Amino acid sequence: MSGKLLNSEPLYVQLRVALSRRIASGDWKPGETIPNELDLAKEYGLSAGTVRKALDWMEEAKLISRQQGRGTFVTDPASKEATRRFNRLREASGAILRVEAHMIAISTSPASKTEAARLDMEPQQHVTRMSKLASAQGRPIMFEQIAVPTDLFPMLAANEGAQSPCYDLLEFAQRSGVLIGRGDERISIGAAEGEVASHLGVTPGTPLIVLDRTIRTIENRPAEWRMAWCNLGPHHYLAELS
Amino acid sequence: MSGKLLNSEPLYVQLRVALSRRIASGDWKPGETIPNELDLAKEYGLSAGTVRKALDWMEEAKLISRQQGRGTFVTDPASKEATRRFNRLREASGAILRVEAHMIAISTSPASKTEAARLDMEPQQHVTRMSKLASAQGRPIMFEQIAVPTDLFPMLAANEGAQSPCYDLLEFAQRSGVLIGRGDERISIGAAEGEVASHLGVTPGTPLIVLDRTIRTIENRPAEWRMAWCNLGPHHYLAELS
DNA sequence: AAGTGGTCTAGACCACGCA
DNA sequence: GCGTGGTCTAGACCACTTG
Repeated sequence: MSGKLLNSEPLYVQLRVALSRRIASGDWKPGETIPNELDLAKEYGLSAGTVRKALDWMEEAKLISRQQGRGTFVTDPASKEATRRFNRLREASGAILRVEAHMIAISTSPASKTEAARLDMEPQQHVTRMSKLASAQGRPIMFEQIAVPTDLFPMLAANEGAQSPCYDLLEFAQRSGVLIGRGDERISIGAAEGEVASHLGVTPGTPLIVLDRTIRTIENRPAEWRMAWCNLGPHHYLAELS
Repeated sequence: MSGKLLNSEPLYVQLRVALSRRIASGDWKPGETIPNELDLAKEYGLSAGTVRKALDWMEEAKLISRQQGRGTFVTDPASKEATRRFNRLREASGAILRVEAHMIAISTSPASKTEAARLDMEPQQHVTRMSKLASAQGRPIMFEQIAVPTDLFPMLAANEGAQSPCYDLLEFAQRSGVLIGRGDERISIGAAEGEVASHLGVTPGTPLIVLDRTIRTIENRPAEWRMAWCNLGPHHYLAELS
């Protein structure tokens, strides 16, 4: 009984923002149902159709999933589906490539010029950096360098010393009340050098696929910048076109 | 005054199929407007809301574009936007990489095993094959081998001998009444060899990005299979994640 | 049988483009 | 000022899941 929808945006936009915040804040927990469409309509003083349109968008943004006859559920970032959301690596058969990742290093300090540019931050603001190595069937596949704005994920910096489990964007985003939206990835070829070559166990000069990825929040703020060097072997990267 | 919508699919699905056919058949030409929402509703005996939902999908599928106050337009496959739809190559700056392509060869014969598998055809059916070379700023960038089901694009095979302008999927699809939907692209690394190396002007063994792409019709039938070998230089491939 | 999301209707009014 | 698409409403009925 408390929805305030006042400004000039369409009501369904205001509503989806309001509902998204309630998910981000933990008001509705992952895996739980949210109130049904009629109850939401009553609560916010809207018609069912308007609520429906807001939920359509949230479903498209993967914040919720709806099942006829059962209800509307908050997407669980720890679920298998969600984990695969940004994993575009595939086996030759087309099957999703399951990788095991482990953390190599983590640190926090002011953003470099490049990091500030990629993460749309002021240079004096802090970023938390991580290195990870991902393996498939015991073979190192991908070396990753990740940078995130520290203010978005305070838990990460706080955990720095601890026996942190491997960083996963979607998991930390959920725990920090950050809602993840879309991203893009620049793909090119590079040669293995130094640290990258040694972690991947290849001779310097070996050609690698280089991934340069930025993922944004649903408000379109950059939430993660990652550079990854991949020695895919028989595997490949799958891009979808529409 | 003639819409027949009878079967058990939702009306908005039947309607979008019906309207899509009218576009494919040339009933409404690219760049032209289609009747307004109220007129379509009357013609098919539906409510405006149902028509709207069908048009939403068609807009999402890039068959039409809507402009408030002006009308609803059939997407022109020859337009700049459409041409860029499946072009994921970008300059270092992020700008779309404009390439000039020219045809190297074209022929038609029964599908190979691989082609039949990729294009979901029977092996005895015919495919039309083309080779293209794409250049940017005069430098060869990408060598392409394309295969399409001949029955989908009869004009292509008919034009074989002629001074054919460079093949463009979207253009031929329009002329053949085929509506293009989505696609996917497998990305990996390969080494330049033989014909590929010579066309690209690189020494054999040079690492290249290999693109293996299938594009489907809106009915999800494969319409084009392409293998492309890219010597991108400072450029890159841009994938979008959602 | 009760409760959920999914479809469909018939209207009203608003925002925009154009003559 | 008129015609277009965009938003919003209030209600009906259907399809599916669960107890």
